[in-house]
Parts: sequence; structure tokens; C-alpha cells
Amino acid sequence: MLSQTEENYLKALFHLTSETANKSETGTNELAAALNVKPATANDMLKKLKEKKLINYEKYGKVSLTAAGRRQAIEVVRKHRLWETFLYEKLQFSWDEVHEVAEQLEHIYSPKLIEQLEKFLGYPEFDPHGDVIPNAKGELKLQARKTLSQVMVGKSCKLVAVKDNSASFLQYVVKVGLGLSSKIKLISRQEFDGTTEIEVNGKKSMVSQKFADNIFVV
Amino acid sequence: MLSQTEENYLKALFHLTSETANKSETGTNELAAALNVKPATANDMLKKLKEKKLINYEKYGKVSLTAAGRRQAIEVVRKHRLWETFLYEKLQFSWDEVHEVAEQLEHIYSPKLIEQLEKFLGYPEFDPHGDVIPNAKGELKLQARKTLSQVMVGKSCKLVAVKDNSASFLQYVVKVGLGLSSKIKLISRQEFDGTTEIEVNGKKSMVSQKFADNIFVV
DNA sequence: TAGTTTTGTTAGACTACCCTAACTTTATAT
DNA sequence: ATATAAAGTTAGGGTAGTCTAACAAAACTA
Ligand SMILES: [Mn+2]
Ligand SMILES: [Mn+2]
Ligand SMILES: [Mn+2]
Ligand SMILES: [Mn+2]
Repeated sequence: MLSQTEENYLKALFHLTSETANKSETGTNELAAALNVKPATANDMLKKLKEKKLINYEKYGKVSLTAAGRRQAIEVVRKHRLWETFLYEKLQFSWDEVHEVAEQLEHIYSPKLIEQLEKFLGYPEFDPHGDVIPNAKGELKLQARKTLSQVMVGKSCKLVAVKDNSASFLQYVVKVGLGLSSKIKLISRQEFDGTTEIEVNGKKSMVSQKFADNIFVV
Repeated sequence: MLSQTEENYLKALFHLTSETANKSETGTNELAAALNVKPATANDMLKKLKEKKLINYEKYGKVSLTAAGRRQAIEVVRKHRLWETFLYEKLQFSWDEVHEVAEQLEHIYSPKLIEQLEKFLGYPEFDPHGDVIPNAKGELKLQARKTLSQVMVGKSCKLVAVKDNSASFLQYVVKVGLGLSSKIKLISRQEFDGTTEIEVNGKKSMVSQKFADNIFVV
């Protein structure tokens, strides 16, 4: 069985090399940054994960998950998202509170627990942030979606998910009047820095490029 | 914040020095045995816990929890029993399956989670094994109860809790036809080894002294 | 193409938790 | 009261995961 730490590294690799990130491999420094450790530390773990055949990696080369590594990573993501859904749906947590606790709960080992939890929640498809919950087989349908920053001025779209899961970002999203399924109209965008004016429920707001990069819409 | 390991040591100390155990202090070897580690390992931790003022301990002396240590231990017990109740009541776990998973869940840190979980469960008083769930203040009402081995021949009693929480014991209990609230009649007891004949729902069974020591009744 | 910057690796050290083997202290039993 | 047994401690060592500092390779840039 994998340690919590190993699971966290695999999950980080999954997020850094997924469709969402638009690339299929990453590097030591990026991985280290994602996990808030130093590159030397990440390097040690890369050797270990390679030894366990969970990643593809050669000294000074790029890093990617093997099929086995991806399978393990997806299991962690599945547990994370099911727990977030539980906290949100059953325990009245707000969507900016669920992530932190799910970071702990995702490491609980018990196949029966996850199976029963999923059943208890009614086999949910999405977590509170709009992300797809992988099924028990590790299958994960990818969503056709783009970021708010990719939407053209004048067009309208619907918020389907958020990229960043931090409480500070999510609270900001709420403050702007947004939530899952919000309808957003693009009023204007500055060429210079990508600052965008949007309209939500008749209310206009200015949001940064960075903000728009973290909002997924269809 | 305490590590999982420290929490496990405090919880073990709590169980070894509680009313149920009929003593208020314990020793290095007993503690080590309870945690499946060697005495040398337990000794290291005793020094550490003393340093943190969570236990009363002097070299070669007996060990007991300080008020602060007891408070922490009870919090772990509270979480353990609430999670067991959740698994049993909401996720269709059987009473012999809950303990193992609760051993992991009891270490999740989130005051809001426990508060909401308790509310979600309807502020339960007892866990699936009949043990009292401490309240949020760390208060824990002690139960007037004795073991089946203390009941006199000819008397009847009601099963209110089990001492051992292992799957093997609990499955055995079920096999004998027992569960929480079962009415038990004491038919006979051998002087020699304490083997006892009991009657449950008209069905007679022979149980060992050890078995009877692990059944709490009123 | 030759710096220079970025990225990645290695060596050595630290903490937490665990072990074995040897030792010391305390308790028990003649 | 002494010998033996039981309980407890210490010394030294291992692994996992982290760090800093020094170094090596690759990528970029002028
Ligand atoms: Mn999350
Ligand atoms: Mn999420
Ligand atoms: Mn239990
Ligand atoms: Mn219990």
C-alpha cells in the first residue's frame, strides 16, 4: 500500500499532467512547487516512484505517470471528490471549506467505505467545484470546457467548474456573484492585461486575467 | 497539533487507565503491548509526552494522563465512536467492521467536521458497541455495568456493551446469538475454569471465562 | 557559439518513529 | 535477605520524509 505522501505526489503529478493542464509531462521543480517541498525532496520521491513503476522518469528527463500510477492517482482524486461531495451535501460545508478536509479524508484506506459512501451520496457525477468524479473503475469522462479567459467579448457562457480550490479564491468567486451554473456575459476585455468586465444576474464586475483563467465555462 | 502516533499513545493510555480497566495508572510494557510496539519504543514516547505535559511520568515510575492529556485522549475517543456510529448507521457497516476504519478516521483534524457529523447523526449517546460517546466538552458519563463473568448463576441480565472491539470477537458474539440489548440468562458456571452456560432467546451456549469477561451487562 | 540562467541532482544532516541488544532498577519468592 | 524474574531504560541503528548547500546538466540568449 502507498503512503499518504506517495499518494500526494501521484495526485500532484496527475493534476500537473492532465488534460486540464494541457500537458502530459512535468518536471522536478514544478512538482516540488505544487507540493510545497524543495526540489531535492521531490527528486528523492521521483526515484522511489520510478522504482515502484508508478512513473516514467529518467535522470534529467521529464516525468509522467505510468498506467499503474495514473490508476492510483485517480483513486485518490475519486476519494477526494466523493468526500468533498459528502461534506457539501450532508454536513453543510460551504464549497470553500470542503477541499482542506478532503485533503485528509482522501487517504483513508477502505474499499468498502468508498463504495458505500458513493452509494449513500447517490452516485454523484460532479463534486462541489464542478469536477467530474471518477467511477469505481477509474474511468473519468473528460469535459469539453474552456476558461472564462478564452471566451470572446460579447458572448455568454455558463460556469461549470473552478480550477483553483483554495478558500480565498472560492470566496472571491462568491463575492462576484458567481457559483456553479451561473450565467456570465462578457462585456469587455482589456488587451493590455486581460482584465475582463463580466455581467452576472445584471450585476457588472471587473475580474483579472488570473481570475478568468480559473473559471471553467461552456 | 499532535501527530497520529501521539494520539494513539494517548488513547491507549486512556483505555488502560480508565474506570473500565479498574486502574488509574499503567506501565511501559503494558502500554507497548497495547500498541504493538516494543517497550523501548514506548519509552521514547513517554519522554516526549511528559515533555508536552500530557502525562505524569518519572523514570521507573507509573504512567497516567494529566488533565490535558486526558482531554486530548477523550477527543480521539469521541471521534472514533462518532465515526463508528456513522459507518454503522449510514453506510451499512456491520458492528465488527466499523472499528478498523474508525482507527483511521479518528485522526482527521477538523472541529467543524466532528460538530457537523455529530449533528448529522442526531447527537447519538452510544456507539455500535454500546460505548458512551463523549460530548463536545469532553464529558463522558460513566456507565454502571459489570461483566457477564460477574453475574451470578441463575440471574438474568442485558448486554449493553462489548469490551473487545476486534472483528473475530464480535463475529463470535453474533454467532452465539448475542447483540446489543440481548437478554442473557446464566444457567451454570464451572468453578474450575469459569466456563459458563448461558441462554439467549431460548438457545443455550457454552462460553469461556475470557468471553464472559468481554461482555458488559446490566 | 559562448556565456548565463534555469532546472535538476547529490551529499550530508535532521526529526519522527520504530527496532535489537545490553543494561539497570524494582518486584517477587524462597 | 538474597537470588531470580519482571519491568523499565539506554545505546545504537534503520527508514521515510524533509531540508540546505554545492554541484551538474540543459535551456536560453545574446
Ligand atoms: Mn479539492
Ligand atoms: Mn473539488
Ligand atoms: Mn472501536
Ligand atoms: Mn466502539
